[in-house]
Amino acid sequence: MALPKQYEPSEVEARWLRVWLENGYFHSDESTATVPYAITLPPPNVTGSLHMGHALGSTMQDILIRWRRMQGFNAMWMPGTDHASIAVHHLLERDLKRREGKNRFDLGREEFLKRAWAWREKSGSRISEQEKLMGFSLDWQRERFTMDEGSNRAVREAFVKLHEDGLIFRAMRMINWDPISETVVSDLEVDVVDEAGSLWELKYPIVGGGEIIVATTRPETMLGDTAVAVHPQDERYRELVGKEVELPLCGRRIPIVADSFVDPEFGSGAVKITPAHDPNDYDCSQRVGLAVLQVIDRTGHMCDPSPAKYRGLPVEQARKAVVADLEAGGFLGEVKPHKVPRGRSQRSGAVVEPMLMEQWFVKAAPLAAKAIDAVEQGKTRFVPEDWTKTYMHWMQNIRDWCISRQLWWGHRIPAWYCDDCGHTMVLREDPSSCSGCGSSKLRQDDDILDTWFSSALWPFSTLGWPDKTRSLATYYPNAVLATAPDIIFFWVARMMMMGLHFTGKVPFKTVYLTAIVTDENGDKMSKVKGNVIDPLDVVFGATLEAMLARADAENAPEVAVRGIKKNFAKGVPAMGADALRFSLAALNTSGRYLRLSLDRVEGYRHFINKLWNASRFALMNMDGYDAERFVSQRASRKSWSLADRWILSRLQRVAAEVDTALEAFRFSDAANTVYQFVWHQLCDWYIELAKPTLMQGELKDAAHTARRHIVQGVLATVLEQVMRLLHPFAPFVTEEIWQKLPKQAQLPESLMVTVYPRGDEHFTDREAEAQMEQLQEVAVAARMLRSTYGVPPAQTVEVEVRVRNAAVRELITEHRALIEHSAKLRMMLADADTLAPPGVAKAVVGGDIEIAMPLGGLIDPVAERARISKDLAKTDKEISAVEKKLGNADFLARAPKDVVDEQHARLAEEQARRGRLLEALQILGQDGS
RNA sequence: GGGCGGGUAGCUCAGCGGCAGAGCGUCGCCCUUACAAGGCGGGGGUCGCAGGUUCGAACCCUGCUCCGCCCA
Repeated sequence: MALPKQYEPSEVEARWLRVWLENGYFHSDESTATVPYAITLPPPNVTGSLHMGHALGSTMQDILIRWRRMQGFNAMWMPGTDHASIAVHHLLERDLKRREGKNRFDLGREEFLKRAWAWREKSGSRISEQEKLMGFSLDWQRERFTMDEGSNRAVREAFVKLHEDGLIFRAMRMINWDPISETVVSDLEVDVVDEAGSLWELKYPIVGGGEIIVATTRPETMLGDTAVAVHPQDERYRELVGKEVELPLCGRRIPIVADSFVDPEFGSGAVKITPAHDPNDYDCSQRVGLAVLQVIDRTGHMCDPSPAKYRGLPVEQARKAVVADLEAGGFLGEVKPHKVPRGRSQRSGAVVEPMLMEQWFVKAAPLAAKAIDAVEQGKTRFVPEDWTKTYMHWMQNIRDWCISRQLWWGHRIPAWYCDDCGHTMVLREDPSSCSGCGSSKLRQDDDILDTWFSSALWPFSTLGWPDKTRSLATYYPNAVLATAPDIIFFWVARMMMMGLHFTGKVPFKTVYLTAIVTDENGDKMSKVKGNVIDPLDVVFGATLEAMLARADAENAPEVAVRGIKKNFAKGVPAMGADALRFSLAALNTSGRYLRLSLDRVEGYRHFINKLWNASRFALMNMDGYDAERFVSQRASRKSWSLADRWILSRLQRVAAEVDTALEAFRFSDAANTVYQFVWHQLCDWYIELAKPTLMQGELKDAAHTARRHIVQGVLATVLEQVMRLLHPFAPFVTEEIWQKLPKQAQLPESLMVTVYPRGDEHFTDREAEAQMEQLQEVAVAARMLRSTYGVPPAQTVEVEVRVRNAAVRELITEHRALIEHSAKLRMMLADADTLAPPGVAKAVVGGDIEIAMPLGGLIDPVAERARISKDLAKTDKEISAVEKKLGNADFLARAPKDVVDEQHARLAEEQARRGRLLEALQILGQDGS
């Protein structure tokens, strides 16, 4: 049962993953009688690969799921992917262009879809495979896709029902047009950033003489101008309202109108109105009654009503041409640099063109009202709760959601138009004739739905909705949805709206929002910056060469390559899935960002190795141990040492703290609590103290044999429980170790399905903890003296220990071996009244205990005096602070009694300590130095 | 313009009324047979600034300041 000296994650991880999958441990059955606990994984994009944000969110979900499963819940974690229309279009169209020089329209809808499905069959499972490698215990038998049969049916039903309810409608509105993808995108998919641009002044000649100056950041749109607007109260222009201007380059006349949306302070106070290409201008045109002229087409080129000269030019070129021509004609005024807010499509990066088009919309306000209510009533809560405000603010200011897309890969809108009578039908089943006129000349709407429409249904569509399935009854509402805060609007808000509308219930009871993972400098990871840490590189390791080769295959820009060379000069060392998972948990505090650095992950890899070696040590010393016998006698704690009682008691406290932390989603507290315990209590103290008993070659006598058996049992018990506690965080290494630990026969075959510890009051022992702490302080003080005076670690040194308090003296006497072992001492308990001779180094522990280490010539009296004086100064400071408190009548009168008592006790201790330190100084004085 | 969050050790962050903490880094000593991916020990702080509340403030309140994010 011995373990290798160093932990090798890759072999262990692959082996246990196989076993878990083969045994179906990840599967949850709705017929199980235990209480359900369900989480739906926010479906990653099918074109994507696992990035650090996924790794973080999913690790937290897996911790919850594994923890609840071990607590006996019927834990179900639903996997799947979404179809990502725009991303798939990009991927395929890029490839199509490179290989065949064609675009999607050359290929045709049917052939394009055929290729999309072929792509998804071949490559669409990549991210799921990566999730497995991380050890995520998703219920793979339930894996779903947003374009599978069930999801298609749910989408169809939802669309038709919302249409019947009057919550989906088709209308002509100003929308965001992505000219690269050639589709509309929703408001949420546009990032508005201020970019450096210019403000051009254009001079429009007034019919009948004079000119009016308008300012614009987009001169090319003047080709579509249908008016000039001024503020009605603006004295400068009052007389011009009602007149017309001669629109340069176009040979058209357009009116000067008054509308109060114009800001008289901005520019000249007069603005050109281009209703077809600006939302404000469109609104104005509706109020005032102006023509709408579309001069930019779906591909971002100037089109028909604009003069022939500019037709077919892309917007940027048209701008240059228009400006040049205006200047030549004397129509150009001042040109100033100006920050221009510019909307860019999140997917394609294209500058989004506002366009007036007929599209399908979800009427969001009535849905939002229910979603607001549910949160106000506490049916769903946010953790951390700050995010409630963000959610509420968005919901309260919600705008209609544009859901149609001019793409092919997705759910086609179930609307049919009759060519004969113009009737529109929205139906669950495909129609064969028009319900208005009976004609069979029907045309289905060409557009598909926003991918997020199907995602919004995901928490219940994956459970069989619209059917009333047993799965739905069992797992809905989900317990938790965990995701990053930048997804609140895309997923959380829309899932809430749809869930409430269609099921009458919230989709999940808690929304847990993780931090956003950044690099160690706090910069968001981005492929362009070349600072992306790929989670699987961290798991398996990657050379710089491999990373650069991958960047090359993805056609990464030069900046990215430079970034990779700079950030990963030595590549990424292999850490193993457990170390990465544990790091993410330990670093995931309630802050908004998680700065991930490979150094930190390396630190936690060391922890995994520490755990491994502690277990290795235990297993090397388990000969003769009988788990059944130990466990049957365990509860009595008969003949247990102080250390035995202490470590078991500490373990219970740790288990209770982990339980509390996980209940509150405080993952870092949970991880760090166990880390502290394993490293600084179990390894630093218990195992060190166990060595004399465990490792003496031959058993001396029956008493030693019995003692050794208890130590073996305690160590095995603690490790076994630690493996359970850590299993949700680091599933692989804990399973590997757990399998090898000696334990009772009737335990389950896998750690995954054991019972999670909660802390057992029977084994808590406050007295043992307090006593142990006191002994540790003595040992640490002695070590400090050794270290200060450079006593070689191998040398046993004699010390005198004087204790004034009889109970403490007794404790130390009884456990002298413990102190002697841990600080390598030979200890003499001196009479309390004898003053230690000169030439000793001294330390005072608490108020009662003095340690004197006779070091003869080694002592430097000056340094020793300085050290003790410093200690004394600190003590004096404490005393005066406490005296000040206790001298305050208000404090005595108003502070709670236990706080006052505590201060009294503290004062007594500090004063006693002061006495010891003064004595020490006095004795130093006798050295004559 | 509106909103949200943050400023605590060199770095990253906990703590959110009662003795300022952790990890990493740093310094010194040690290859002690579980682990040098280790052990032992040390140093390191005007808790952003200014007021206020309180017996008591890193923590609560107000203002200021700097940084970040979201929405328009």
